[in-house]
Amino acid sequence: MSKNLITDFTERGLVHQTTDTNSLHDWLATPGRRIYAGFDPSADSLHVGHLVAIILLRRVARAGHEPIALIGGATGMIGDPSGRSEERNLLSHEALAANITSVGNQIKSLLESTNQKIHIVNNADWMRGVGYLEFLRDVGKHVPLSQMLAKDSVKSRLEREGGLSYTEFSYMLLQSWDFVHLADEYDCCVQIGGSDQWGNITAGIELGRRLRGLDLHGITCPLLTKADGSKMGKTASGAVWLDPLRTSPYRFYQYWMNLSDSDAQTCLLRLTELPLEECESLIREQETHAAGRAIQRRLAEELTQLVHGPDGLHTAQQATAAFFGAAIDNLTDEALTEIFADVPSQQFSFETLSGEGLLLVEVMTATKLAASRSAARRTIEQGGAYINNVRVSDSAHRITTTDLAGRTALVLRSGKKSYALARFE
RNA sequence: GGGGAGUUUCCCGAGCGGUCAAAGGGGUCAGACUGUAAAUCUGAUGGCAGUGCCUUCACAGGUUCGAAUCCUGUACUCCCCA
Repeated sequence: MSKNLITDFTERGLVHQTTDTNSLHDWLATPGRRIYAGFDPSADSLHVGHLVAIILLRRVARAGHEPIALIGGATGMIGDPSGRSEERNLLSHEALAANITSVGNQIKSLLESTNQKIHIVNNADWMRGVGYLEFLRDVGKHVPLSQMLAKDSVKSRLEREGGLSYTEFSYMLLQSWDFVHLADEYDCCVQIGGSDQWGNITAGIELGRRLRGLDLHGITCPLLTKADGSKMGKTASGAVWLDPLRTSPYRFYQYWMNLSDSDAQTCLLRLTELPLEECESLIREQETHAAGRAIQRRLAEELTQLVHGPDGLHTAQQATAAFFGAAIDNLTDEALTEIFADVPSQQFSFETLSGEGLLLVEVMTATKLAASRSAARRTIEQGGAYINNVRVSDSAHRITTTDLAGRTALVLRSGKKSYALARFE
């Protein structure tokens, strides 16, 4: 990992804009440099969208530098207007405190495995004691309004109906001050972030120059988007989270498995730590041997391993093997429960199976596989319903004990990819 | 303050007294073809105990055998003139 960081980022398509490259190169030539990226504690978990920043910091570490992850405990009180079309709702102090803790833990575990020195800081720690008047005199005085107004994030919001509040407008000052503070305390001269952060980063650089005569730098990476223009990490049912309680390892794994070829290629380069040569050979393999889905599989493995560890990867792979395999038959309840741990499950009483049995439509709605009985009937009639991976085409089908895969459970499927486990006890 | 236009099912958008659960498109879901891809094609898309019943066309009333469609009032949105 002696390769220069900038070269490394560039090769992987991780660079969108940078400040003067020559001085960046020079500064980074010395190992052990400190580089920071910020994270907003706006939810209690990071999601796929944050992954790029995490990966950037990991690459920083692997290049022999020290990453600083800044958690915006102070800035989170305000809300960053960048890339936002509307004013944010303020979080309660309690919610914010909880988010800071859980996001901090996630970042820690994601960066720790680099075995490098890492720093996790919270800007509330240095902002808390700063008074308003003091801040206006020390910081605000040095920021020209014309520059603030010229930022895209501000301009676009001013042109909109809702405008933006003074509070969000001031956000930039706080982030600028963070950068200067980290330069003071940690000799951190580079800030990295998504391309939407360019305005905030350059504001910090400017402040450092005016206030201290510092030569600060910034690198932004392109925002991850899919070929169709939509945001990476968004599904119809919401964001793909890193917290296993919000998005199970299986779903997480499947998200990457389902990417289109071109999206998967970009992600392979930008989000994994596989050597460039290996990425290229995977891409070549995909071209000649598309059915293997080599890129998607490798991408899913790498990222699930990173985020959920070996155990999470194992269950995700097990579930995948069961789901996309043949009919499910003669499995013990223990095996079923373990494999389908990730999948929504629903309990029914065993008695419902006796006699006529229980309507399949009923079970499909109860497990949320279908939105209503009508929808369930439709799915069945169109050939999209499966019990234990065997298609059922009779919408009046009743489930009885003969349908069970194990002693007390069976697996329902709707369409290609949605599963649910029904247990009868 | 005055004048005009509008508010339809997830979204856009037709409808102008019965044949309207409401055209068309988008989205979504399912099927075919594939590679758990893309593109394409097909079907479905308010609910339910499914040739029927119930709830929906901003809200509240009214006219009518019958209203998303007509009238009155209320709320919100947009445009024009002051």
